[in-house]
Amino acid sequence: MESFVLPMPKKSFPPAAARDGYHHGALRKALIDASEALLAERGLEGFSLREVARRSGVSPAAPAHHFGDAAGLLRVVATLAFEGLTVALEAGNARGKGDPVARLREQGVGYVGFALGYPGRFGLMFRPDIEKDDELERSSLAAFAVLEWGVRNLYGVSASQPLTPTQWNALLSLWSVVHGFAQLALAGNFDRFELAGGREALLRQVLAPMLDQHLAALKPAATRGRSRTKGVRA
Amino acid sequence: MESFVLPMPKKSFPPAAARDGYHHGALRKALIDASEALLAERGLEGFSLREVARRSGVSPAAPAHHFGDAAGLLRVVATLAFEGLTVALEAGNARGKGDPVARLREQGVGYVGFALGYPGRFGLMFRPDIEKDDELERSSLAAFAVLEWGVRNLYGVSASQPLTPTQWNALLSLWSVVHGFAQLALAGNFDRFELAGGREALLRQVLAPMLDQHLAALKPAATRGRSRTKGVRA
DNA sequence: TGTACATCAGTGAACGCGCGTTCACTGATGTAC
DNA sequence: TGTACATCAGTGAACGCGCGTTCACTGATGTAC
Repeated sequence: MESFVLPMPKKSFPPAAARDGYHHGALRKALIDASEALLAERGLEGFSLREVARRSGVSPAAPAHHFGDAAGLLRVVATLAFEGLTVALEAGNARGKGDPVARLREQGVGYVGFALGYPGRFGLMFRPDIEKDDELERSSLAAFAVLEWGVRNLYGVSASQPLTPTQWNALLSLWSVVHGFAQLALAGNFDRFELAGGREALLRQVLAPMLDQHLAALKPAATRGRSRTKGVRA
Repeated sequence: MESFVLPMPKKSFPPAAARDGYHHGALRKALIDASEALLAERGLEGFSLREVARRSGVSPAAPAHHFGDAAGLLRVVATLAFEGLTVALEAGNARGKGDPVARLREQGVGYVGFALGYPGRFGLMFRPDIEKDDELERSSLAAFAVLEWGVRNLYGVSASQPLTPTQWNALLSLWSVVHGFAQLALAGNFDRFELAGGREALLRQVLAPMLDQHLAALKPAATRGRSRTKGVRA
């Protein structure tokens, strides 16, 4: 499909990606990226559609063609954010190899790492005032499902069995602890630690040991006394 | 100081509290209350000084006499919020009587109860973008100190001794778990539980058992094997 | 006890600003024949 | 391969709005003598 040697195209030769009289080429993506950057810088109350358009080099009316209105754009950003969180959780799960505790610890590291790495996205995801459409609902449930799978795996509970109250508690407290840690870290409450390694050190020197300590408590009989049942699924 | 029987004041007799040609009487408090209500309803990005003035029945320029500008008002609200949180934590601590674990559990219940009871205040307290003055700094440290005292009490560590890494982890994870629980609850992520008792049930049927489970893990040698040392500080 | 005066706590009109959204439009791209 | 036309993705000017803050002002309250 690519002309490879002789005849140069007669007219302009800006590579398709960089052209700009064109239409824009990738305005949709540019608007999403600009939204995330703006949210990260100023939070939701500093967000404005006009500023997003400005940063994308486009007139204030342009975003309407892609997202309808401001709420539509934010809904798409939130949906992509949950998809990103799901990827981060699954990567953590894989990092933990076969060990159910390590899997959950790494999911937690993935959760907080996502929050610190994409504060703009993360700040948007858990807003009560953003009204969900089907896609957003689905993507948020998908992220939660990864966590739930990890807890089922820890206790050897198959997907068809209900969780016991104790197991529910474990799921909730794990979710709460990583969510709270992320929020507190983003709010600057851990700045006093002044860790040399920055973000990575916060995850590995503070969060990971804390989660290990937390998780050690949650697997009471699962790995201590009797041998564990085989992991659910796979 | 109060005239107690005979002579009625000659002119108008609205009781001082309800007068309104007066000056207003308690505008400062009215503005703070209105701010909290507005924050609870619409969050920080829905907050406006004019709306606060409107709800207080006063012209848009009036708040400037008491707080300088909008940031000044919010700073005062945040300071009061931390003072309220401190009271809630201390009340929890007292509810736990002599038992260090119960004290921390009740502190946690107090923390989340405060957040759910005053979402306007709570949402404001952990904003990175609010610049602190001395009073705000002091009030936030005071709240944290109550939590820290509870953890020291759990491990029998006096105020002059440093905490070990494990003890630090316990403090951090406790703070994270209650903070995250509160945030998730406020964001509506626990709505699916549809508890009959509402807020109280969420605290007592979900949060409290979860914290007990969590705390049981954090006091490894402290209460299980050897007898605990006497609590630090009375 | 009166009086003069300073200060305090409010009014209300006005400012300039950035916002979301609308509107008629235009030029580039894609498609049917 | 050309041509006619529809559609798509943008422009830029304009709208009405609510905002924070300023300004000169006013009337009530507190204080000195």
